[in-house]
Amino acid sequence: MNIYERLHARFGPQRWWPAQTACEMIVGAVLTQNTAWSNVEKAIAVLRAREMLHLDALHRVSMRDLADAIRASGFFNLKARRLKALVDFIVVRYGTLARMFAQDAVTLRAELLRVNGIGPETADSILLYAGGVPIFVVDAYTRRVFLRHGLIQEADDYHDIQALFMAHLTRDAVLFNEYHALIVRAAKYHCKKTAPDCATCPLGDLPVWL
DNA sequence: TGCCAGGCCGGGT
DNA sequence: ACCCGGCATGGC
Repeated sequence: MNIYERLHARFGPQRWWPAQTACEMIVGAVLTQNTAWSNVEKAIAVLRAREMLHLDALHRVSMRDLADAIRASGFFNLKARRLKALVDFIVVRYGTLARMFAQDAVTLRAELLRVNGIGPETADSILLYAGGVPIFVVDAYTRRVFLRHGLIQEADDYHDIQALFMAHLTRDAVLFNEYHALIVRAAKYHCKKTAPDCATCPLGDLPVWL
């Protein structure tokens, strides 16, 4: 059994991203930057209650009202600007999310990375979880877990790690989706809370690739 | 009570 | 090319 199969056997399908719409997913991707998901949920609940969970609403709302709505997610002034920058880009360049995702993925990724506040993880999360593009998302958990298991090096950057996964896995958006979600699931709730000493590591003692 | 959370940017060496 | 401070709330 490879790592993915072990994680899947242990934790089952995760069904990420936890969002009802593509717009909500994109909002979550920005708000969760270096932030606990529980705080992001509160901010999204406020946005929903204020009927701001739509591209056009987010496009029109003032920076101050947006910052006020997302207060609970932390860094709210910064994130209001970043969210605005992203929404403005989408509305101006493509009009709708469906039209945006019709764009070639390589081109779109480069465009997203040019938006202020959108880095590799946020861009890839949007591509994979909102767009269904088969690209592997790397985050702090992925890095920590695979470093600990000796599968990557300290010096490896985001794209090194991403390239490693993508070189060993089938290019499948459903697989990448589940795999990333399982890594987060295992790191957050198993390694950290249930078994902080890693006594019953879900990856097993001898990790096997693919 | 302090530490941390699903990053990213900008300014300094 | 690195390195680092800043950004801020809520949960444990």
